[in-house]
Amino acid sequence: MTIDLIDDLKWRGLIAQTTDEAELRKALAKPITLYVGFDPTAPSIHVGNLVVLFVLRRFQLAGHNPLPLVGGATGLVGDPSGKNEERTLNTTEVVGQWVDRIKGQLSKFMDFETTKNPAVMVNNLDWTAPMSAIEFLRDIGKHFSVNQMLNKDAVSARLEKDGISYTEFSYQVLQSMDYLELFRRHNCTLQIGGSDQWGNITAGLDLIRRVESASAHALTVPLLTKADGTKFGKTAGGSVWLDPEMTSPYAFFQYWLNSDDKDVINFLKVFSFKSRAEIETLESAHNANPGAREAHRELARELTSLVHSPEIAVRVEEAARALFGQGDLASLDEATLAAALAELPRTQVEKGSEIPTWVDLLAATGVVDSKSAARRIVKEGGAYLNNEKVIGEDFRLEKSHFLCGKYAVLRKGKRDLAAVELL
RNA sequence: GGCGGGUUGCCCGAGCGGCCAAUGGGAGGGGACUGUAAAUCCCCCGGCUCUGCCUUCGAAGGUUCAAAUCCUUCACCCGCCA
Repeated sequence: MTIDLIDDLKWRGLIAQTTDEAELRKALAKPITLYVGFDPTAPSIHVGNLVVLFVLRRFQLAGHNPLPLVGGATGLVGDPSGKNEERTLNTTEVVGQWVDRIKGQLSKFMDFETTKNPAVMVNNLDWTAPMSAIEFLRDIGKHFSVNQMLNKDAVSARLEKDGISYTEFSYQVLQSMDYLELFRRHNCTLQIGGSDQWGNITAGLDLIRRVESASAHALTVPLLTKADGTKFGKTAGGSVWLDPEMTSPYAFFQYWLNSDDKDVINFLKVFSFKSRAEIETLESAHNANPGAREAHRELARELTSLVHSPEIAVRVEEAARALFGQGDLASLDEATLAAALAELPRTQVEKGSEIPTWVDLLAATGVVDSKSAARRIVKEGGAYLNNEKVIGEDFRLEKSHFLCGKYAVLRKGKRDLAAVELL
């Protein structure tokens, strides 16, 4: 351990709050066990979750024992933190499926094989489900003061708005129980989470202190912000997910590549496992010539490799280069073209049948929401066929427009691409 | 439980019988300029078989030649009083 972990995290801007920092540093001198929880609120985790997940990985790389936790129980209840209204409950079957999928995703980022400090996957349903209501109220509930619970930000914010159900009000107790349980089972002495989790985490610390007369630690990661004030990890279409079915690797790569200049170095610090020196080299390259976007490319490559695979990352980048390159599409060979288009939304046309009109094709690929939108975009001069602007609404493709006799590339605006395949 | 106010397009928010697919802002989209960036400027922003037609203004009924606008019932929210 040549680099101090806490110093590195600070440099990356990854520490919002900690319990006694001096104590924490002292504790980290030896390998400790720590956990981070992820609630199944969707079938996949998204890039926002990556921030704290990667912090967990950084701890493992530094020799500590990570416990990725999937909230099979807490996901059934709903965390009020950061939400200004009550959530609708998902069924146990649905949450159960999500738990499995999220476990799979979390696994990709942890090392379970190493003999030194392997990660251990845990699910809070394992200790929460068997507990009876009486046990819960007597053994756990007795240690909580409602007065204090009401004072937590997540709860008081909701009391001032539309109120909060008993279900969500109880969330902090469940999460505290997790920390206590992991302390007992694994001697887990550090919990990490987003800064909105501070209240829940400290509630756990209090519980451990009361029940076990022991002290443990907390570390929270700041909410990631973007220079333009919009939410990180969201696009017009919704969140950027890790699941390739929900966000294609191509779109995933593009999300990072299109980062604001003002954000890109920050993103590297947060998401990249490159060293400080490497990131600083990229930073000076970026400042010297931002148009080259070397930092953006490295960011997109590294994350796509990590989340999908190095092979996919290469493929997706090549696709982007082919489709955005000024080189004309007609000169591409069929294999390159097919590979590039594989990443895009597409529609198919039977060889014998009549080729639909330009407007119909645009709508069919889904680059626009409706035919009206397609007409609008054509009228505004934002529709392109094989990188050439097309004006008439009634325009029809002909056989000769299909590159290699098979593919046509549709584009809306600068970067929204789709393919038409002739079958 | 009583009285009063509200529920409008992705979000906020005008409209209060015909001139309303519905003012304005934000978000979003296209163009220009660039670097598949930001900022800026211009334009667009319910759908369709598109000089017209269809579906929208919490839900369901009703009045009227005509309703987002009036009436009735229901649901939810917000105040004040119990």
